[in-house]
Amino acid sequence: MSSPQRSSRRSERSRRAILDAARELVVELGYAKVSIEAIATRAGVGKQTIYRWWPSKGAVVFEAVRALSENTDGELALPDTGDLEADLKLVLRATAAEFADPAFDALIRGLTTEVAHDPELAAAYAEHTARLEEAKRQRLRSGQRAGQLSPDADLDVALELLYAPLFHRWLLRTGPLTADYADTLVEAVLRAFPPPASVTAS
Amino acid sequence: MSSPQRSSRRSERSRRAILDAARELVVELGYAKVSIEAIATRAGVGKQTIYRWWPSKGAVVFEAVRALSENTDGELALPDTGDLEADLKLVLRATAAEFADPAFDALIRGLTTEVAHDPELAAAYAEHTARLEEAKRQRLRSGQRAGQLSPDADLDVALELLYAPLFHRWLLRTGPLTADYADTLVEAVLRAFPPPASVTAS
Amino acid sequence: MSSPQRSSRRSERSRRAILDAARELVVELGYAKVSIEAIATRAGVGKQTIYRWWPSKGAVVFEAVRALSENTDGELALPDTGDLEADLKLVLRATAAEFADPAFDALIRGLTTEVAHDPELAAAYAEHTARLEEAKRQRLRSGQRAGQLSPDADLDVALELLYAPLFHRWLLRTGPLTADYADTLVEAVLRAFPPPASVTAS
Amino acid sequence: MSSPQRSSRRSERSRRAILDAARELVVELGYAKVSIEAIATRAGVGKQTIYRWWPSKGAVVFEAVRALSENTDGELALPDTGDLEADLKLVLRATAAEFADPAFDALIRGLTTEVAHDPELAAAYAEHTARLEEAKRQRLRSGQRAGQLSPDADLDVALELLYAPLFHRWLLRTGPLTADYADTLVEAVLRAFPPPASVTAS
DNA sequence: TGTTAACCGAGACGGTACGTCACGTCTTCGA
DNA sequence: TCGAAGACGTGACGTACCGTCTCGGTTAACA
Repeated sequence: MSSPQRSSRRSERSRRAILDAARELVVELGYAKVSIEAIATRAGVGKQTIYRWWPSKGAVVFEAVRALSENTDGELALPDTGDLEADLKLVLRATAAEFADPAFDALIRGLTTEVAHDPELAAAYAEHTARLEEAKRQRLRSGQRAGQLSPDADLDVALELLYAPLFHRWLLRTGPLTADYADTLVEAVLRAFPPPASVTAS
Repeated sequence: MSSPQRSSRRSERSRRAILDAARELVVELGYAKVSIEAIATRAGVGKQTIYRWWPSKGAVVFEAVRALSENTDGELALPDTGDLEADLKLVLRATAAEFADPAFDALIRGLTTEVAHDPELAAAYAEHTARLEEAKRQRLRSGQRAGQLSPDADLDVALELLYAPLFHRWLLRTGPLTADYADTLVEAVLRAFPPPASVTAS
Repeated sequence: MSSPQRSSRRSERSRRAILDAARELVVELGYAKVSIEAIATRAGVGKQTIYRWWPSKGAVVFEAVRALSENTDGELALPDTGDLEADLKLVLRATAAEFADPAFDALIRGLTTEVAHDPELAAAYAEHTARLEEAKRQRLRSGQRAGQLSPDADLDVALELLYAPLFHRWLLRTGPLTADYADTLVEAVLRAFPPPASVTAS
Repeated sequence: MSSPQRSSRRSERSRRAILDAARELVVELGYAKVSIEAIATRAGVGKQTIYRWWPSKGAVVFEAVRALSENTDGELALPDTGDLEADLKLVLRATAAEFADPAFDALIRGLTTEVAHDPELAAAYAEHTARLEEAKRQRLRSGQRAGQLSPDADLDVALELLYAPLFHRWLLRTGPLTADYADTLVEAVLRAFPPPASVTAS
């Protein structure tokens, strides 16, 4: 509806070539070894065409990553089978699997460290992940309504407890990202925010 | 007795000057804008003297950071007042405060992102943090013995659940690092690994 | 019409600044102590701009020297008063005087030793001196026609006999480069290639 | 009688190793690419041992070259068969042949350009060649006495006329150094300084 | 014959310059 | 008239050597 507006003059062909080249090069060489010049050369584009539309290498790679996830765009609802524990395990296992994919790793690792240093890029990144975060919160709220999670739970904290350990292990490579580990995290967090003892349980 | 061995020929004066210069420059300019040349110039040292002893900028900054913490060397035991919750809150609040210190932030942020990209540096970093990790585990074990933590708790996972959310908020600046937040994390993790119901609690 | 063609993109301003800086620095410091970096700095130019267009310091200095002599470009005819001996003495005395000029000495000495080591540069140098060599041969030929030089004389050898001793004295500083010395050489070479005894001389 | 005196402490073994290494490296790599460090390494010697005894790379190579010619030491008399022209041709042909030897070329070319830039080295070089020069002058004097050369000839100029063209061709590679060329030079110089018409020649 | 000082190898040191790479800006030219 | 092509000034890279300066370990003169 709105986003592909951009400038009327802008060459869509060049834009795609740049994003593709950026993504490929990051996967091939790792984020740090990719230069704007290399992206321009690979894309068959002048350097100025990159500088005209993006402020930094991080911004290009960020958009390249976002372009990937825009295919799976509309449907951001997480699975809701009624079993919160099962659903969360599914999601967290999927996240762990994503981190294990070398191509995804190269892209997202470079982007993450860039985000850690560049507040402006961090803002764009936050905006990008906001919808996904909200979807996760929704699933937790649904679990609260179903009596599977404490109604007092701070959902942001709960999400951080689920995601941050995975992220930490991945970023610093301090441990394996197995399905078991994902399950362990989900179980621990659910224990941390237990629903009130049910009256009907007698 | 052992660690200050190094090479007999090495100039301790130059080594200190380099580490000091590196630390100062990272705090002043931020990790990314510090160059080996600038470190060498500030330290009054030839570039080769840096390249001779360190493989990368990351390694220099890493050692500069380590040199800082080597003052508080021997005593790595965490507080153990008998109250696990209070002790953990103390430690986690201190960690949060550390992250809030701009000088520490600049140093450790650059180092962290470097560690994320350089497995060799990661290994050195892991070795450096191993003792602290073990001290934390010891405190949890002590809590288990005191009946304040589940004897079945996976202590590594417990530690990750305590530390990783703090780390994640700090690195990506996704939320404030308050004492309250530290307390919240401690409470959640203790709930996640509750001791068995005591018979004497009647 | 042709020579200032070069690349359409090339900055003439930078080119001139580089050649001027090179010439000045060689005269000030001597060829050996001049560095590409110093030329670039003096010229207010990036090092890459030098490396882009010249393969070596020698090539830069060579072009700087050539640029000097391109002012006195078109007229390469040597004096031809009809008196070969007088004309040659004039030329050789001028050459000796040139060698005695400190600025010329510094430039040409460095260039000469570079030419001695770099065959590629030597080729460029040979091409540059070819026209002057030909002009000298022409003057000798004119002398032969005038009956002032043996018609059988190998003109290249004659030129070498005139020029090489001067060059040798200059390069290795084995003797003074006086006008008398120039005259002595001319007289000796003319004796070495005497015209046939004139029939009209009786 | 005197030269192997040196310092009592000096290691003759190191001295020889350094001169040999220097000579080998110049032949292998060319003068310009040889460094003091490489000589020290090849010789299995500390850098300081070189700097202790020689002021410059040029001085080392100079002594290496001199050490070569010290084998053929005592006998510096040139051939004197009574036929000046034949004797000079022999000598000049030998000189041309020497220049054509690649090992000699590499050594002497580097040394020559160094001499051209370093007056102190030039003095040492001049001293070294003085005896040979004198021997050449002696042969010319002998030729004068034998009525094969003008008694008024300036012998230094005559020698320069013989040697300089060869040297010039060799240094700048402007022509072939053939036996014919050597002969041509000798003949020309003898024509330039003819003996007085003999009264007995009628 | 034992002492001791110069010389030795080794190589770290503060430096300078190398030649290359990439930065981000600016200019030219062809489609 | 836009964009590819790429030259420009800048600055950092990591390497090679410079000439100086310790280090211990021989080693040879002399006490």
